[in-house]
Amino acid sequence: MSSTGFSNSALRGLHDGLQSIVDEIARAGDAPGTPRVELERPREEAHGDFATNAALMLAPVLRRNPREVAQEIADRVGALPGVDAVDVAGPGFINLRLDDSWFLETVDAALEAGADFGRGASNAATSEPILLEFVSANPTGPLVAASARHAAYGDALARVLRHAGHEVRTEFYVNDAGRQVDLFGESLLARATGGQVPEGGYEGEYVRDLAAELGVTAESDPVELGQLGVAAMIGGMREQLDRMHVHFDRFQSEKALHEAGAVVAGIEKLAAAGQTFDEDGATILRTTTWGDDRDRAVRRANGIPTYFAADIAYIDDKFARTGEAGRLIYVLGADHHGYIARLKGAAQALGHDADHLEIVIMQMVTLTEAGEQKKMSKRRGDFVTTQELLDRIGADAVRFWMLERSHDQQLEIDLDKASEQSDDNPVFYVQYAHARMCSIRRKVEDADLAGGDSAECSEALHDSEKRLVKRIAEFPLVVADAAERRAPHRLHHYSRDLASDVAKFYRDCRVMGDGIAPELTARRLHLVDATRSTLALALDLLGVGAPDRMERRDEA
RNA sequence: GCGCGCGUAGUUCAGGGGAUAGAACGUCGGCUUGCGGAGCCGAAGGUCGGAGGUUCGAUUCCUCCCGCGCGCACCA
Repeated sequence: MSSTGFSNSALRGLHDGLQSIVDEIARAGDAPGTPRVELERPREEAHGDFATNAALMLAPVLRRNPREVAQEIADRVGALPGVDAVDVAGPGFINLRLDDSWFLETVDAALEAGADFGRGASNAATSEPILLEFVSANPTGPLVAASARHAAYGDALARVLRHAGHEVRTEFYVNDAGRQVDLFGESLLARATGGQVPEGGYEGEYVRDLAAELGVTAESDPVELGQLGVAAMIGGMREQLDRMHVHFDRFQSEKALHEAGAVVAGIEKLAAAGQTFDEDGATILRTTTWGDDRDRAVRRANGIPTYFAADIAYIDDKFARTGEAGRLIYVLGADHHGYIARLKGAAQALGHDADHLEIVIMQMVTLTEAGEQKKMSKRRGDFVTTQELLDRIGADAVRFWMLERSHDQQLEIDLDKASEQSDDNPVFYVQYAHARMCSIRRKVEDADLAGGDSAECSEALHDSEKRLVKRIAEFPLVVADAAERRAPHRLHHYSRDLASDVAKFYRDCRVMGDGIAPELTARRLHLVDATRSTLALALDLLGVGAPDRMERRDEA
């Protein structure tokens, strides 16, 4: 039995208890197997604190009526610790109502776990060494706004995967080799000397600015300029990534792979393994063997390795560093989906397990301004940069915004709204909830009211307290889910839901002051602390700050 | 043409084999004694692109169609 992601959570005990009951009933009924049951929050709060589909899953394997099976499970679930009431509803749902002790224990558990709450929540008992590559933007221009999405996503995914128990290293692949670099150098020269930008070259305004900065003259060597230009662009990218608090463990230079002989070695390795053939003097890799549409050139007829050959060398290098048990994750743009088959093919041709090479395709970011969609062309120099986005709305808002949607969904950003409404960005709502929790603790301490004994508190929990606790209890599940599905946006939504629960708690439950007994203050302060800690964790996994206090918003 | 992704509220999108499909923004109507109102409560708004199929049950899985986006180099 693999219990999914309940670590550090009082939900785990409940789930384990439920699962053993189901297992026993399955065994007693000579069922061919036992289903893995789920515990979830019912849509309707009136249905209970948690619900399970156990009977709906178990009934088919027992070939019995779901309601009847539900009743049998329900009769036994009632005896589990923490369960206050059980009832069967609808087609066979089992709704659970938990007692106050369960809620209080859940708060304590979250508080005790602190920054480790939900850690190791992945159900993959085997923690994998993961090498996560993202952004890898072409260094022939500044970081465009779309790359900010890759940066926010990749970095958040790394954080989530680490929290879920994996060992993650992040990499940025620098395409600092090949014709595009020479073209960049030639473009710099042309822009500086009033010449014609070459076919396929770079025309953006930034090219002119950079040429001036580099002091380009008619005598400059375009090849050298290309290298200098790339170095400058990488420097600028790192600056912006830094502002976003995105740091890579490694920047892997493509040029370095060539210079180390790894690219040629890779081609020879494939040739020796009989994976290539010759065509008009070029060397072609049989990627179709592994499901690719067509075979791919790795060395041109003129003897120069292709870009793909460097990719291959890089794959081999990555596996050498992670070991064969490692997992390579690539975050690529939607315009790269054609790479999936060839990269996996290359991995297999090299003798690696293609299942350990995983590609996440990030859909496009579309930017609109004044009701018009912005064109995003790096070659023409027509684009919005990450720098501009950061200047307009700041790192926290950019990251939170970019992580609102699933990676397989296109993301639309209205630049006018993004700047005008930066104050209304949902990130502030969440940060405010965190700051408010901090503020309450400060107030209680200032008033010297923190000395009560919560164990002495006999007041029943308010629904708004329970709601908050249930949300906290779900956190480990959300982390596990986000990690397994490579979906950090789930934490974005979680943080907003938690903040919303905070607002309701704040409305309904006073922590201190008139008529609030010291024991109740203590009990609620526990919850405030656990909430603050969980909120801070969720924000941290998104790479967003959790301030102790917010700047007071000015009256308009 | 082939391939990949996506069609869910006015808009931008969550969700996902099961109980009345959710949020934000926008619209409309309410809420001042108090720990910070960047808030709270309510209303209107949906044949989950269309047609079949699998299933006790499909918005979710499968097939086809339509629409949108993106790819199909001995470029990088």
